[in-house]
Amino acid sequence: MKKGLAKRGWDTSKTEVLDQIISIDDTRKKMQTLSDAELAKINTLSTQIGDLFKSGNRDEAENLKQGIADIKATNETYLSQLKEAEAQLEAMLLTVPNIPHLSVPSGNTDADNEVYKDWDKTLPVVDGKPHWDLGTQYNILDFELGNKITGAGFPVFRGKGSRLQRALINFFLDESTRAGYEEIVPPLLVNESTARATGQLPDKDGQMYYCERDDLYLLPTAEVPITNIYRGDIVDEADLPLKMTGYTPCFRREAGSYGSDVKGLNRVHQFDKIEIIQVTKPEHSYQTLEEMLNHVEQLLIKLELPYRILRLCGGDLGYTSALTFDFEVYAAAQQKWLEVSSVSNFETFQSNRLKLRYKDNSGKKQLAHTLNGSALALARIIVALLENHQTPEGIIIPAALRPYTGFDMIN
RNA sequence: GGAAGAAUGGCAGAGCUGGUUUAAUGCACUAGUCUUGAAAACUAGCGUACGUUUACGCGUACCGGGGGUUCGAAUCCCUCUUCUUCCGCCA
Repeated sequence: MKKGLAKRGWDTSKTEVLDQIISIDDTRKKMQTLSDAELAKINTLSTQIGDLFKSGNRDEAENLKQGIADIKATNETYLSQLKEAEAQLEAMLLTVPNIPHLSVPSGNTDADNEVYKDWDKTLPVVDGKPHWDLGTQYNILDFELGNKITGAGFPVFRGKGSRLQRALINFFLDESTRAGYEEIVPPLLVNESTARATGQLPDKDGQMYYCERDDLYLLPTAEVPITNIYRGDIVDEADLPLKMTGYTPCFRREAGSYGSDVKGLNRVHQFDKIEIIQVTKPEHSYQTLEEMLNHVEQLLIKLELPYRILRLCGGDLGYTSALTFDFEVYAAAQQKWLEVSSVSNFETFQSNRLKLRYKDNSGKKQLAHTLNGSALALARIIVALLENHQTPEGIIIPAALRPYTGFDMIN
């Protein structure tokens, strides 16, 4: 564990917490045993008192009652220590991120990410406009209007831009369904338990929009409600893998972002995303990860966009993930790579919080593995479609998308 | 938003005037007997978590969540959540 966490930049001063956790857990166990023994005494005595009352032996019953007060007092001290240990344990465990997979490279920033699969053709050279200019030119995208209605980072799509968005949603959902995923329409607001189970809380507390009056969070990703469908469940081994997909808007505060990263559609507070989610047996999860990578890759090929796949280094890896591959798409006018998908294996990190288990053939209960990936995130796909497929006559829609848009060019 | 009622094991459903309930019973499920095979019948088993034990097992907690009263709570009290019915509002 310590070696794995070192990839996230955890030095010995931080991994010390693991030893503390083990020691506090020992205390917890001890207090549990002691408290159980006291409670057992009370149970035995209570039964005796009941019998004595029935046989009319009131005095002796009153005698026994005296002793119970002492037992209770003793139990109280055990119980308070038990509760304290449990509280400390929970607080400490929440500070420990997932242990990176063996293949995760060391490193602190995105510069240390490994290019897992590079774009093997030459990158397109476009002597054209960035998407924010194209959006205005064809009247499909309006940032000013979004500022007026809501604020920065909430763009308005209109006309063919709006239609393109709807086309992409339907295209991605159809592709997921064809690959065997069950389509889900989840709630867009979730409660605290749900956000905690998939690991957004406490890690991403400041990044989610929060409705104080009702104590609910706006989704940062469909992963949250959809993975939580099976929270607390024990599923049959025969039902695995569970495959689900869903389209939702995603809301992210993106506190602390600035500069060219947030220009145009590059980083917005509300965007649409189609997510694919799987629950698998532990021994199959890395094979499943490959399968999901392949699914996402096929989408980008069908959209005729230049892409590359990165294996995230320890420092860039999400808090909850054991292994993550990012897909980046090339925005030709900005000459920038933009992340459009993140495909991760969480192993048991989420299922442990979810209490999502399966019963194997011998009847034993085991934690399942959970995985998810974007297939795909819309806003940046639109960036790439506009910038890469622009011509002097207009923006060409890829063939795979035309049945969904109903037009083959934006002009 | 207002009023009344309800929440029990995979499902149905007793218990709810506090102490042989270690939660009855039925269905479903699993194994066995019987049968050429199946069905039926019969027999047995059948929840979760934590702790403990080499192991068989044992202890504790859990009857929507949390708290309280009591020697003892599924049962009494408080509170929250959800559901049902009625009223109000409304796509």
